Formats: sequence, structure tokens, C-alpha cells
Amino acid sequence: MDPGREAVAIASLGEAVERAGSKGALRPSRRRDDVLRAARRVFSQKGYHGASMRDLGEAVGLRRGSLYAHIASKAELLFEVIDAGADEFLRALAPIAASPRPAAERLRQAFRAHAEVVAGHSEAATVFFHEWRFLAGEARALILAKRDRYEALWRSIVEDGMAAGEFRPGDARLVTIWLLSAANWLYQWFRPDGPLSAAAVADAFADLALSGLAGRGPGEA
Amino acid sequence: MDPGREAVAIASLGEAVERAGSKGALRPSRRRDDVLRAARRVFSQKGYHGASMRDLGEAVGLRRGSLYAHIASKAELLFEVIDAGADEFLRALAPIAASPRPAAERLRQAFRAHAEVVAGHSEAATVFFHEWRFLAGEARALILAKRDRYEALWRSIVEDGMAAGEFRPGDARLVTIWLLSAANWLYQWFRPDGPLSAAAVADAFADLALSGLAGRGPGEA
DNA sequence: CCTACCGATCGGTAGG
DNA sequence: CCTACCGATCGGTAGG
Repeated sequence: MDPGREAVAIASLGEAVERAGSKGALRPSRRRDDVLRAARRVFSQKGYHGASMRDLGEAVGLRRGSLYAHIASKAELLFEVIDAGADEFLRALAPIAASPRPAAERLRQAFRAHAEVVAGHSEAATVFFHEWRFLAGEARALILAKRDRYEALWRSIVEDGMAAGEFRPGDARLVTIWLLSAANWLYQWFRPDGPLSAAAVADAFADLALSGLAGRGPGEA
Repeated sequence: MDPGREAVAIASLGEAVERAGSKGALRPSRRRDDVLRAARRVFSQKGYHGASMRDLGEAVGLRRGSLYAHIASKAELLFEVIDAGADEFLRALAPIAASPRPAAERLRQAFRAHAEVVAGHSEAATVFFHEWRFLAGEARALILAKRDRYEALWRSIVEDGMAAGEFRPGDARLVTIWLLSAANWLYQWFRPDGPLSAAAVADAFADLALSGLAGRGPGEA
């Protein structure tokens, strides 16, 4: 809650949020958190354009117009939901990518971290993947930069593994997309109340990615 | 264009399309194809709820109201775009899944078929994955049934491979989701004008899926 | 936080 | 009579 850092964050969001700043809409509050939570849920269910401000108002118990005492715009809500989701993924992966452990072990940890974020923040993950393209200007650029940073963290694990001879050589970028596909797709089907835990799915995916469908399992090496 | 088959198809779509049938809106025409093509493009770019009938009209060179001489509703357009996309995927995979070839070979063919459908029908694929949840009633059930059939075709290859000892034993359902994740995610990043062809990406994914990141490549077996 | 509005636009339909 | 389309407008709702 350092006001200096917050001012920097506000300045980076461009015109819409600056207007909000001048109105004080960005000031944190319990009500504001309620609105963000409602946005996460309603956007994930109906999509950004399919969700109306009335929907959000009903979800939080306010009239449509009253929401604007807490936020600057519908677009600002979309950015905040997506940005918070992106931060969850980055925060979970950063220490794993920077660790000195073998690449295969870090790959397993990366799958676990990713699966646990999806399991714990499925609404934000859905909004991230489905609605980021409706962001405009700086908000969009900021989110795409975080997405690229996240992919670069995964790629660094792949490149380390190839350099160390742990992984067979190949197109690190393509291999990274291949690995991330399985991780990213989780938001489409994984349910915390399903038969498998996030960690179990992550471990299964890591085993498959490392050993392959026609290879030996990790216990048979 | 057998009118009997068309009547069955109409009946299966529920009330909205039956209304269309009674007005003749479902009768094929060049103009109707133009509208469907425009819907595919505009829905893929703006999303279903973000695209207005005015957008569709502009894309096809008609006023908004004139579209209703050719279609019954915006919802009907969404269904038809998604259904045609689903049929492309099913039509490409069905003969591969039914083939008597080894499972590993069929898996490679499945990746190729899927990647080529994504490459050739990227707009329909995007609309399929992002907008199917905005379908209602029977239209939604029909699409989910096709999605399940497609997944079952992939799973049959996995099960055959495990039964034949080509693939190591495991949870066929989870392995299928893992394989399909890489295939499905293609619509997010694959571009036909990129450095790799759809077939090249498919082959790389098949090699990785079969041999794994830490295993030997197909030429080193 | 509300009611009461704005300029505009929504999906869909009217008569001709 | 048909098709393919027009300009205008329906009742409601959008973000603000």
C-alpha cells in the first residue's frame, strides 16, 4: 500500500485509469474488492461483452450506476482481473525458474505451480485466456508483456535442460509452447472437486512430457 | 441438399431454427454463405457478444436489417459457425481413428489432421473454443456431443496403443487430454504464414508426445 | 449510494 | 407473384 508505488502503477495504465485516479476510484476499499470479485466471477461466466454493469451490480448488491463510485470503467475492471491473474502465475513460477535444481525437477515444479494457480484461481484464469484480447492500448501491452515473461521463464527451464544434456536438443521455443499447451489448457477442464488433485495432474503431465507416451515411466528408468 | 435430411437437421435445432425454417431462412443461398463467412470472421475477432449485427452487415455489404432475410437470429449464426467447425475436425479424424494402422502412426496422423484443420479454419476454431458456451439448449448439447465424440476418437487411439503395448499403460482419459491440449492450443498461436508448416508442427508434437523431452528422438530409436 | 438521465447502440422487425 | 433489399423504427440496454 505504498502510495508512491501505486502512483506509478496508475500512471502506467493510461487515460482511463488516470481519470479513475483523479476521482479516487482506484483507492482500495472493501467495496472495491467486492466489485473486483464480482467482476472475476461474472466475466468468467458470461464473458466481458456478455456481462453488463447491471450483472455486476446485482452480483455485488448495488445499482448499476453506483459501481462507478468504486471503479472508473468496465475496461478497468477487466484489466485488474486479468492483471491480478497474471501476477499469480508469475509469482508462483519465478522462484522455480531461478532455482539451481536440475531442469527436469524444475519442470515438474513448474507444472505443479501452474496447476495450483489454475485450481485456486480458475475464474481469473478463464478471464485471462478468453478476454485479454478485449484490452486496449497500454493495458493490453502490459498484459502481453507479462504473458511473454511467463513463457520466457518456462523457456529458460527448457533451454537449461537442453544445455545440460537433460533434455534432447530441439527448438526450445516450440518445445516450450508444447509444454505450456498442456498447462494452459487445464483451465478448460480441471475441476478442484474432480477425481485428481492439481498436484496429481501436474505430476502426470510432467512424467508424460519427460518420458513420452512410448517411453518408460519415471519409476522404470 | 436432400430436403428430407435438411428437415431432420432443422428439427434438431429447436425453436429458433424452426422459426427460421418456416420463414425459409435456412434455405441455402450464396448470400447466406456470405453471411456465414462474415459471422465466422467477425465472431472470431470480436467475440459473439462483442460483435453486433451491424458489424456483420458491414462485413457482408448489407444493412443490419437485411441480414434477417437470410438468417433467423444471431444465435443461429453462432451455432452454424461452430457446428461447421466441429464437422471439419470430426471429418478429418474419423478415418484415422478407424484405420488398422499402429497407434503411434495414427497418433501422428491425428496431430497432422488436427493441425491442418486449425491452419485452414482458424476462425471457426477460435469461435468454437471461445464462444460455444454462449450456445443455449439443444444447440449447445449438440456441439458438446460432437466435442465428446472427437475426444473419444483420440482416446480410442490411446487405448489401442496401450492395449497393443505400443504405449505405456496409464489413465487413457488423462493421457488423451494431455495430447489434445497441445492440439487444441494451436488455435491460440499457430499462423499459416509463420516459420513452421502445420505438418511440421504436428510431426514435432507427435515426436515429443511419443518419445518425451528426456527420451530419444524418433531417428535415434 | 440512489434516481434520473445523456448519446449511442443493442438485436430484431415493421411496411413497402 | 418472387427475391433481395431499403429506410425507419420497435422496446430495451449500453457505458457513463
